[in-house]
Amino acid sequence: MATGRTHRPATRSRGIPEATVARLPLYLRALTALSERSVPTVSSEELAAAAGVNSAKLRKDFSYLGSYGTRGVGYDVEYLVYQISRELGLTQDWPVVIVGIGNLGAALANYGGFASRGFRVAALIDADPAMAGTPVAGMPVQHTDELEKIISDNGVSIGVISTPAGAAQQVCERLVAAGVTSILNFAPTVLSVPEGVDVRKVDLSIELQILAFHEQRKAGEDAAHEGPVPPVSAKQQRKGPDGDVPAVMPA
Amino acid sequence: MATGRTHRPATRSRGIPEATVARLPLYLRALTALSERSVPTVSSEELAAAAGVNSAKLRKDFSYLGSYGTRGVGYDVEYLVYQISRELGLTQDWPVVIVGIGNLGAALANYGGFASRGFRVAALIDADPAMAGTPVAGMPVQHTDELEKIISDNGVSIGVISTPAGAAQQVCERLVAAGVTSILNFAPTVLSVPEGVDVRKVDLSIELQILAFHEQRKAGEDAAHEGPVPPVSAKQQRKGPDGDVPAVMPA
DNA sequence: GCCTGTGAAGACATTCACAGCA
DNA sequence: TGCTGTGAATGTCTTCACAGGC
Repeated sequence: MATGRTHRPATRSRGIPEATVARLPLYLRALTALSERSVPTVSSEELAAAAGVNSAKLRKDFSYLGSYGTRGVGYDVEYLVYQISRELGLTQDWPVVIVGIGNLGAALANYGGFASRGFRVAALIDADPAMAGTPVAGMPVQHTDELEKIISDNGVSIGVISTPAGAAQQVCERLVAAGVTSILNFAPTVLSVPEGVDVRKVDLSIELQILAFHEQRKAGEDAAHEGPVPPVSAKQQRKGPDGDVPAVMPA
Repeated sequence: MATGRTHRPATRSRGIPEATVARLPLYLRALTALSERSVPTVSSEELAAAAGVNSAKLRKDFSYLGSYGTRGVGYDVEYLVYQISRELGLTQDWPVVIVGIGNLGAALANYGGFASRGFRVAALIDADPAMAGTPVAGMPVQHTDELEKIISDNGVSIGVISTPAGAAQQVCERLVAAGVTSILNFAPTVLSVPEGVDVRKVDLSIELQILAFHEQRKAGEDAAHEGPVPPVSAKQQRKGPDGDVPAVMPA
């Protein structure tokens, strides 16, 4: 995962549920692939399969955008690509700065998925003076001192933070002060931002931890051989010293 | 965001809601920081602030794990670190392989957050023979031919895919065939896996698109402008009851 | 008095199932 | 006939608010 909005009471962003917004990019990707293969129309069933969701959900999602399908036929691929792009705001160009050009920042700078979606990397910024001028992804790295100027000169409203955790909050504050109102944070720390600024986070290790949780559970399953059986075991009342019931068993 | 399980009908793996599981790593990170500062106990209010959630939610989350707090006092930091670690399966060692050692793979290999959480990078694998032997993060890159052997020799059950999209599904199949049952996918593609295999995905551009959606809304209540006109492609009339002029205008 | 633990209420999200239209 | 669009039902998550133990 990688998720996490900050503030913004809930949904309401104009009637489109947040969960739906989060899936639109997924649909868009699947549709773009179909478009490249010159597929003219697609049914909710097919598109849902390509996007990895179920078809009722997809239809409901699209219904929030309007009635863009044709009963008995399906959806026009090109038309839907356009509508979703517009809804997501991808028909305009979004200049983005990436702050913190380590391995991850370089990976982001090189990532093709940005440019193809309306995002333009306006600058790469790093605090290390030794990096200044070094080209990364065909673009010279600029020093943090230039941050404010870069943002205002380019009208940047979206910033990506890929610095070490310790530097993230400070970078965040400078970005916000300079006019950035949306931040994608890769640093493993919670950013605090003023009202009106959106933060989303991607934490590489959190995803692995969630997988580990499920993995652990799989490993323990042969013991009990499932079944609607003896459950509960309990209101968990393990309190006391760390003692008891170590992990493995469903308890 | 970046999220997304595959299959697993729904939810609740043992009584702990999926949404709660996804937050445990967050709490763990906050608690670890407190632990390093030798803070002995913490209230739900304080910990919630540090983790960026609200306190009722945090208490509810913890209540699924058991009764680990003390009324009138709060939670014992060390004890809670242990309990959450155990719940997540981090008290054991998880060997992990990373397939696809480009910028992103290298960033992952160098990422300190793994080792400190019970994940051990067992091998770095890449399809490019020219990379074989090259050290990345102090570890030689191995060729894809070795994939099956590496997995079985190391008892790897978690794989990370950071290859280009085109290679991901095939890599995924080889991982699964070799015994991997949890996959973290960074490639922008939907993986299909057999029942029993968990997939989580992180898509860098999806997060940006979600930010763009909200950003667009902030900037534009000026409604009618929008230069580009719908791409031809379809004469498709947007029909619909109220069906015209969907997006842009808030109703 | 203070802070946890938790029923109950409410908000949100997903899924079902079918009416309605091409 | 086939597939969309959508109310209604169901399921999940969050928040409230307060009982209960320290």
